[in-house]
This record gives sequence, structure tokens and C-alpha cells, in this order.
Amino acid sequence: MMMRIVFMGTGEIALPTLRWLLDHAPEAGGKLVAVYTQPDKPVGRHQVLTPPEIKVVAQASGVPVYQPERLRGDGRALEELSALSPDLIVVMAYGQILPRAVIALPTLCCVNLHASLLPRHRGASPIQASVREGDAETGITLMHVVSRLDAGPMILRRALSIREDETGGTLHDRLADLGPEVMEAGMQLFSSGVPEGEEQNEAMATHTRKLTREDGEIDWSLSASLIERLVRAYDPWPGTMTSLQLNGKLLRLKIHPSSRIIEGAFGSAPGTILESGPRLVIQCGGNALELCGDVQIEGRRRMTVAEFLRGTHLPEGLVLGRPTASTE
RNA sequence: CGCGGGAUGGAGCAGUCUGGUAGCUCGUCAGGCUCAUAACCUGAAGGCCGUAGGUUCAAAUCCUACUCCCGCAA
Repeated sequence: MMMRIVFMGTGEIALPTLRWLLDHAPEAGGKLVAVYTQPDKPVGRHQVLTPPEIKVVAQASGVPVYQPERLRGDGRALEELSALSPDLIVVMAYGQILPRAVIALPTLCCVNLHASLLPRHRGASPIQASVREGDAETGITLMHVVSRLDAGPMILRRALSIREDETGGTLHDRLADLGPEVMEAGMQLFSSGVPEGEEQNEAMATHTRKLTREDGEIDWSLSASLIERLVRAYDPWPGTMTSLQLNGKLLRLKIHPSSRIIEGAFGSAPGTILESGPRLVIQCGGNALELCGDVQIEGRRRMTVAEFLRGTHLPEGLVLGRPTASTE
């Protein structure tokens, strides 16, 4: 008797796991009967209605796709899901909080793959958080879904060490590739019933909220080491940026990895440009930071610091950041 | 048609409002200086100013359309 599996996911991090289920679920005693993903959304510069990649992949394999706006409180959507009579629901980066009725629906269980080593970094941005906090390692946790977010008993975990030059993007991809391994190990357990999970240590739990563009605004009064990690953690999303007062215009400047900490007390106001050629060095709250990666002024192409400085004369002593923080 | 910025020698930019020798910082090439150098000095090459029309005695500059790039927004 094949386990009937329903997969719920939206984020690209779920793609390898979805592909594994499409290709290997039968060998593991299961059958993917449906995929749930968020509705198509207008995306990009022209606001073109675009389906999540998850949907495209699922449909290409002939698996039915469901895209309810909100599962919570939508009676018809719940009936639809119920009619699929799932034995197992697998959730990964779906983007919706599941109502109790859904959690209780499968005959076996409802599980979630989360991109951290729980109970650390529960919530919406665990990958960025682990780089930002300077964690030595992170991973994927497979756990039971409970009504409290990411708080369910843990079934199994796989760890990855975080590299020196890790960015949110590279870590995202490495964690995504870890998904199938976790899924495969999980399927082994499910084949012999509902695996018992290890309760999370609530005292150790930390939470990460969904990030917005504003989170990428650099506060130059923070330490150089924290800003260095922020630049890596928030690449490519939400990105890090600062403001630049130049020729009477306030410009946005995006900062891409990487950067290097310059030790020493320079004593200038945070955000002050200490050197603007050939290096670009900015005063932080403690120490200073040399920007080594690409930068991008609004409306312009992304370019190296050297290219940027050639065309834009940046006076040393100029202070980056919101003009409200003026020290004059 | 969601809002906005941009396209100028190989790179990054100024010049566009107020039409009238194509400019800056680099790079490249040649020569010089130096024990030496990504340093410095001298010189040179390299541009149908995104494309197509229009206005004008005259268009990088004004008008129209189009193409491509980017920021916001998601």
C-alpha cells in the first residue's frame, strides 16, 4: 500500500526536495498525489503574473497543483485537501501557517523541513540569521508540524558548516541540496509508522522574522564585523544598502559581498568615508570596513568598487547613511 | 501599459535644462625617468554620442517612436 503524499512548498529551497519526491517517492513506498503552493503573483519590473517554480516543476511531471490563497478558514480548500486523503503531508517553505485541521488530516503525520538546526532560528529567515549571527554551522531539521511555528518535535537533523565567505545565497543553495537527503532518511522512518520526535528545548529557541528591504539598510554605528556578516547574510535578499548625498541628490547605493574588516580606531563618525581610492574604506561603530565586492548605484549597473570610484568622485570625509544622522 | 533612473572611445562618468571645436578619471600602445614599481613625466591611437525618424543654417543636446540595461515595487 503506497503512502499518499501531499507536498506543500513555495520557496526555491524546496525544489530539490520536490524533485526527489517526484523521482524517488515510489522506491520509498510513497506516491506524490498533489502539490500545494502559493498563488501566482505579479513579479518583476513589469509585474507579470508568474507561477512559483514549484508549480512549474510539479505540472511538468503531471502532478496536480493546488494554490489556495489561504488554507486557514477556506472550507472548500480544506475539503479538496481532505478528498486527496493524504497519509503524509510534507511542508517546506510553503509560506502559510497551517490550520489545525490540516495538521490533523493525514493518517500518518504532517512534517516540515526547516532550514536551521532547531530550536535555533525558528521562523521565516533562518538562513540569513545563521550567517548574520556568525554561526559555525546550520542545517536542515525534519520535524512534526504543531500549531506553534517551527516548535514541533524533531525527527532528524542534518548539519552543514558555514564557510568564511558564505552568503545567504550560497548557503540557501547548499541547504536546498541537503533537503533530499533529509527527505530520504525521513521516508525510511515513515515506512514503519509515525516516528517519535525529540522535543525541542524551549529555552534555546530563537526566532527570525520575515525580512524586508529596510532590514538591508546599513547602520554604520554597528561593529565592522557585524556589518561584514550582514553584507554576506543578506545577499542576494534583501541586499544591503546605504544612502549617499552627492551633487545635491540622495542616491541609494547597494553593497554586495565581500568586505574586509580594517582594525583600528579612526575616530570618525560612523559612515564616514576614510579612503576613496584605490580602496573604499568606511568607518563603522568599531573598526572600519573595506568594501571589496561590487557596488551599485540606483539606476546604474552593478560594478566593482574600482569602476565605481573612477566615474564617481567620492570626497573622503563624506558620511554615508540617512541624512537625518548628520553630524554637522 | 505599476513608479522612476540610464545608454557618450576598451571601463566608469561629465556634458543635455540655456543647440554651435567631444571632456574627465582610468585602461591600451610608444617613449622617458627609476635599482625598481599597480609610482611619476611626455606623446599617440581609439567615439556614425543606443536605433530609426523629425525640427533647425546647425542636434550628444529639442520632438516622436523603438530596443536594451538598472533601481523601486513583488
